[in-house]
Amino acid sequence: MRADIGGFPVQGVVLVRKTREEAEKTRKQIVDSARAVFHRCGVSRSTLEKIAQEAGVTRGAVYWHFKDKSELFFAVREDIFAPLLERTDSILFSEAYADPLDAIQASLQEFFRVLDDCSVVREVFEIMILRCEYVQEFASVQEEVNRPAIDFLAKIERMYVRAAERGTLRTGLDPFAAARDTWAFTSGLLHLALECRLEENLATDVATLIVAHMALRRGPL
Amino acid sequence: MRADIGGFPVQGVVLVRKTREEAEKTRKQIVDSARAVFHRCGVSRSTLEKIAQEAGVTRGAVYWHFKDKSELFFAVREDIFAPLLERTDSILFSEAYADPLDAIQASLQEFFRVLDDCSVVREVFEIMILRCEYVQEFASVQEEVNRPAIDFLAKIERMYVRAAERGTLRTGLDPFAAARDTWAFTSGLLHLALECRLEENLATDVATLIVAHMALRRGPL
DNA sequence: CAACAAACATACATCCTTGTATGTTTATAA
DNA sequence: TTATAAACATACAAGGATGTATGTTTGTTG
Repeated sequence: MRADIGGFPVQGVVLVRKTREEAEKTRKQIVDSARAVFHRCGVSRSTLEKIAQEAGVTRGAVYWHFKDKSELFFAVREDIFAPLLERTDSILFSEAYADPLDAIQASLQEFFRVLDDCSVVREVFEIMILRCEYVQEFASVQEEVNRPAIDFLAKIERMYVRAAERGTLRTGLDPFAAARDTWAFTSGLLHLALECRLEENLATDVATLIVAHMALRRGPL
Repeated sequence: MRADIGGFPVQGVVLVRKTREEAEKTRKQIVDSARAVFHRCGVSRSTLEKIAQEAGVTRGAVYWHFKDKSELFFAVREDIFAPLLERTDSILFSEAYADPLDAIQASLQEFFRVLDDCSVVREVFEIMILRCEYVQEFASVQEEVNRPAIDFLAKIERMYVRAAERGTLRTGLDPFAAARDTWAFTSGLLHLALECRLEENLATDVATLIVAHMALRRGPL
């Protein structure tokens, strides 16, 4: 039996035991396909058969790399979340900004810029917010999914406290109250941007919305 | 064949052709059961069999009252949404408040108070936000689901404009920018309240969060 | 009082989906 | 060079879920 025809691997032929890097490539292919199928069909209607087919493999390959669908889901999420979080955090805690409020603003703008520019990032957020049901085995996944949101509150609280210390926060403003307000604002902006599909309307305005939001709490006045 | 035993209706016996009000009662029973099962299992894993069983009827009854699952979903939503929207709108547009900002604040607080007090309301929101995948036949449902959010923006824009006219809005604040900020804030608050399950922590603080949010845009200063 | 239709229950056929068990190559270590 | 196990493909069993078709009562209308 030939393992490939014209250089293209085909199914229906057993050709296995690839090198480790080949296996890694297959794994990544499965994760990418899972993202596409999750986004197109929703998580629950995404069968492992569809995902395997889109990846050009069989369910056997999927079951080899992942225990079940929820583990695949987690991999899809990590693949995108980890680098994004690292990026926004590095801005938020950058020493380049004299005013902590500038760091918050830049970090938020970068987040929504990536969300707007990078389709795979947007796909993952749409999957997690609009195309996944958090029950049963996914109930535990939800906690992981929400952890960044919880952490985000703690982070901007620290920044707002710092801003208060440096006197750039409007006088009379409680930094913790300000942090919670920004927290809700950011979450809402994310959800509305995904849910309402405001095309160019909101997309271009998000930056100015963020500027306006931050301007309200800049001091000392 | 007896239609009931000891006053309790039983299955396995055909007893049908009830009066119209009896039929309405079973319909409502099905909607209530659907809400419970949707909330427990998620929409996609909620089979019509489970829903029928919980309602004490068979799938035949469900198919008689509703075309399919998505129509049932819509009924569950309307059952709760309509009265809630009417309630918050009546506060928002009430003549009792001299300051439009007070009306906005009261309306928001009432919304979150109901969300906190009324478990069925909370269940419906949790179903729609955390336990439903908006794809395929539910993609069209999503538009209906998001319409209140869109409408809400238009409503508070009007109120903020009114506040600007009456001079209760902080000078220099664009009413439309303020409206969008409050819009995102509200959406985020709703999502975070449901997602992060902040128990007593956030629940009691929501009211103060709203007050703090509105205080930032009260003028004239 | 007879016919009709509302309001369901039952039964049937079909199609997926998942999990696991079992092949089958081939890189790699001994 | 041979044995082992990685990296898959194939096959099998079983359990649902949906939609529809068809029964079966009984309130209601003429």
